[in-house]
Amino acid sequence: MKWGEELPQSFFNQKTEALAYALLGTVLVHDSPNGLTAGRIVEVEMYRGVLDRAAHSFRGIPTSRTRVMFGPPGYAYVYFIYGMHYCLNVVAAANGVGEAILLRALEPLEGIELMADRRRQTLSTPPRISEVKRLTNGPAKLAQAMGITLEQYGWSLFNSPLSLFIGQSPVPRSLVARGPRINVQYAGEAADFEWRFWLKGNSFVSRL
DNA sequence: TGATCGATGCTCT
DNA sequence: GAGCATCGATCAA
Repeated sequence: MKWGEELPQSFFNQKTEALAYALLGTVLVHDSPNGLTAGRIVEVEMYRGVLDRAAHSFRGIPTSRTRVMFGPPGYAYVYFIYGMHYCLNVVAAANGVGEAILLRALEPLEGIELMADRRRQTLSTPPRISEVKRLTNGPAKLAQAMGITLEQYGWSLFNSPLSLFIGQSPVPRSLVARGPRINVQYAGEAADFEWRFWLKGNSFVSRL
């Protein structure tokens, strides 16, 4: 497959921070009935359990929304937010723990017209770089562009229409920047945790 | 180019 | 009933 090798289930079985680093540079693919879209992951945030006030799993008890987050790693945790947006997470950590990695930005690789269609944007011919960036430079934008809704809740990210591929050799940590997460000011000391990771200098990230 | 604000409905208290 | 892991329009400069 042109995106590289599909990630095996065992890939997701590593510590959450290591998985956050490892996901950068991989390719998210959604082979949907409307067509295929793919993008390279360039920005993520990790959310952890009872020590992380910003995490949906903070209370330590699964709810109907967070059930998948507490399950085994390698599955899609999708949630609905602000009454109109969806966000996609990769479940991390062992069964019962409740950790996940939010995908915050992609670099579009294939299906750009379909992405624009889903985003209700019009592209110039040829598309301008600014138009391509705004398709996927935010968690809700990339979910919309990739056709992710609650329908994909709990889907596996291996052996699935929604899948992850190793798009290149792993990105060295020296090429990854980290800093505090976005929009979690309410989370007390957890607001300062440097749990957002992005590819240094990559212009497809949601914010500098 | 950046700051501000409204939309909109689910989730959990 | 309050708040939210956001986005896009609008307004100022």
